[in-house]
Amino acid sequence: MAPKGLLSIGEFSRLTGIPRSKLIYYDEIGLLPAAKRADNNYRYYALNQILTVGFINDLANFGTPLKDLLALVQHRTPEVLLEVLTKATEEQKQKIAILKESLTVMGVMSDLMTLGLKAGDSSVEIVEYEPDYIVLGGENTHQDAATFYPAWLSFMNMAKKAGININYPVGGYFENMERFIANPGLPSRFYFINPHGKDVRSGGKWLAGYVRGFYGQPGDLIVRMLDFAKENNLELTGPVYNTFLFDETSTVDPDQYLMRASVKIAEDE
Amino acid sequence: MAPKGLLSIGEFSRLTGIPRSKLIYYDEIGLLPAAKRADNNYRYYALNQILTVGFINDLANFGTPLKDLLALVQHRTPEVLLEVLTKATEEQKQKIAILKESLTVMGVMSDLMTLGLKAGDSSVEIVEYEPDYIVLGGENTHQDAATFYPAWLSFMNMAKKAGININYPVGGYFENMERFIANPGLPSRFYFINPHGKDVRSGGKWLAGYVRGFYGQPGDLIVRMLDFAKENNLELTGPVYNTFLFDETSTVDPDQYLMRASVKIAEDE
DNA sequence: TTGCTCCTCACGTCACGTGAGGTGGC
DNA sequence: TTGCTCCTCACGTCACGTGAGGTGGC
Repeated sequence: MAPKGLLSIGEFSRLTGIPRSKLIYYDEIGLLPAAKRADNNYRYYALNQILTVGFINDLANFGTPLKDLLALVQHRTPEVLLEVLTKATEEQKQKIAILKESLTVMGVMSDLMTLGLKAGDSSVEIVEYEPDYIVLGGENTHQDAATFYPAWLSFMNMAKKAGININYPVGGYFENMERFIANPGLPSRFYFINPHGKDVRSGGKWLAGYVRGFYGQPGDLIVRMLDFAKENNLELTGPVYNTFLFDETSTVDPDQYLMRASVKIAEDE
Repeated sequence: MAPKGLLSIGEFSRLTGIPRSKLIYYDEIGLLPAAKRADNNYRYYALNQILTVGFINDLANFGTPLKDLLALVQHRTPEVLLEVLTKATEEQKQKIAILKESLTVMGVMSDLMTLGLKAGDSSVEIVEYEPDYIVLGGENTHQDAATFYPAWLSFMNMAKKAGININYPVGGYFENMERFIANPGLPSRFYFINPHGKDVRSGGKWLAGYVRGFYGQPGDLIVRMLDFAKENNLELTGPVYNTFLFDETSTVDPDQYLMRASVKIAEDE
């Protein structure tokens, strides 16, 4: 039987949701000694240790090393604890913001994959886009086809330098269809598909074409899009946005990457 | 010199913010093999690996075991990845909610300590309270002084069963001053100081008294409060809320815990 | 020649988790 | 006697981090 008002390690573990092994470890290193040891060495915990183990556990989850926490609890005063909690709270809010950014990136990836699963491999179609937020890079200074990678790299380095989150999917931008036709492997700009971006890919009617294959290999995509435009009497005004719906994140075989090219259609008035 | 379009491990590490040792480890276990190995065994990474290492890192931070991630990347398809990301996103939102609850608990603790640092040890004062949210427990069935701990424990167990977060600071409640005077060591109810609570400690004029010492040891607090009330011609209508501003979380010596008793003052009309 | 970056072991570490073998009260 | 909870080692493990000692191009 537990001494009056005390809890066995099992009871304390169930009440707090903290694993028994963790409590034993915290006891061993002196971080949270059991309130009492019985003659048979059974550990007993007091109710007021719930708050203590709670904030220890929280701070540990927030990344504070246990040896720092040990120093804290051994010399804790309201002043010191207040300072530690204030600092931890600030840091944790930062971390939550970063976690949310990660969730946003994953959301963008999911959206792209969902579009890819709905699209036919070699289809061409007319779609209504909502305005979409992006982060558009500057004009590429490298201008021959062989410099696709250096151009991309320079875009990434510029973005990094500017403090932009480079974890969002990257797409290729062309001012118009002529530019895309002339050099389909080298976009004139790159952009991040980032809902928090301040640039906009305008809404309205777009012609979207899909093609399987690695970067810079549009295959017969351009022919298909031009044929579709002619048959349907569409005027393609540009710009063109190339986005990979399937890429190395989701697809093992590079030949199975899936690109979507979207070109703006002139609207009748 | 790096091969065309590839990054050395140092460049890749700086660009992504992921430590070199982590990249080497991920390479070793096959989770993220370098895109190329040079003749001298130097690792080189491709730009499109930024997205991959990003989501691997994110999922790892979210708690996914690396062996699960290894299985994922080796058999990744858009369908599977979409499912994984959707599930991870849901779980992560739950975790963020829990983290935020922890931050709220810390905020409450900080508020209490701040009040404690401002208060004189043995002072009695009139204060204006804003309405405050709490989670008020049921009437204690244990009714003699010796059963303080069992009453508290039963409150905690009931709360746990009801799915209430038990990590918030606990206070003692008395219907009125007479009840507090008769048995200062045993509140008639307990409550959690929880801003998300649906119960309310009403606002208005309260008499607050402070005392150092362990649970259930009000010392001369009651005398001081009654004297102050008589001198200032105050009618104390109750209820009484006892809150520990300093407790074992912030104070090593139990004799230095700091309690605040607040009793509602009858308002003139 | 000096600096810088890269390499491969081997070992350390942080915070636990997991048995194995045994005790002790209803 | 059976179940249940507790104990103490000892060892394992997960995800890296940290040198030590050496290479290789400007």
